[in-house]
Amino acid sequence: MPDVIINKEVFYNPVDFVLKKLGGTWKIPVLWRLRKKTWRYTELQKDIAHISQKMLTQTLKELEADGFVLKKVYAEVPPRTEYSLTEKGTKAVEVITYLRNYGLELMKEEGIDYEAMMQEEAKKKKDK
Amino acid sequence: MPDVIINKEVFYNPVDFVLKKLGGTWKIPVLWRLRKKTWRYTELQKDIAHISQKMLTQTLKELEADGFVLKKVYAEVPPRTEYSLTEKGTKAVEVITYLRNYGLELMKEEGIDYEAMMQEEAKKKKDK
DNA sequence: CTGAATCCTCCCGGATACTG
DNA sequence: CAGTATCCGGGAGGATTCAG
Repeated sequence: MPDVIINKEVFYNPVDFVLKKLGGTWKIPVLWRLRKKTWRYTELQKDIAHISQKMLTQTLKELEADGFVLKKVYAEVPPRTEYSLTEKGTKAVEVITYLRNYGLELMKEEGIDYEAMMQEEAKKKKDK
Repeated sequence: MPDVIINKEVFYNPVDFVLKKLGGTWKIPVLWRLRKKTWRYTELQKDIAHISQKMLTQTLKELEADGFVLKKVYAEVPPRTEYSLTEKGTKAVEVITYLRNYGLELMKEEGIDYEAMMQEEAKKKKDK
């Protein structure tokens, strides 16, 4: 295992490389939402519970810089910004989907039925 | 996205769940080495560059507790301990392999030929 | 509405010393 | 040989305030 240093970042293996790009708490929730459609900044902020404004901005900026996400700014008042997946981002979502399925398996092994929990949550939301 | 709390750990999605199990700097390098054979503690320590004794112990302990790794202690003097993959661990390595291949792709896109770099390193080692 | 700029907290992982 | 125990720094991410 060598020391691989690129752009002043040290990483030890290809998986590490992926996790430096897609890891952290917020990249995945954002990419996951973008998988089907374009989202506005505020929509994302409302939909992703607990994300701070700082982390949403930072996450989107990094995803854009790494070529996973496309940012479109409309010169309107008030301003509108839309985010969508690039081709590279679409590929990343495939990987995330794979990882997600494995996650669901692992959770099931521990007796956690994630999808049932999600439905519960959705119902609560509706009741409000 | 609900707040899912299990064993006092909060996580936001199934991918997060996986990364809580396999994430961090050292779980993957360890599991990767165990994929083909059993390793002793000291062998792992020698082979994984930069890993501290603390992190190796901690990593192995967590992997064992999560059921990915089997620990076998031989009551000899000096003591001998061997680590191997469980069935669950073998499944995890499949996921890691998938992730690793994606990592290699990403690196190639950025003009990084990881496998060539590895061969360079191997040659250097031999020369010494 | 879509950010930028600061300050602060927590915890992962490193360094070092000790043990059965 | 295979660990424990302790102390410590840095960076990810939260809270708050300001701006175009």
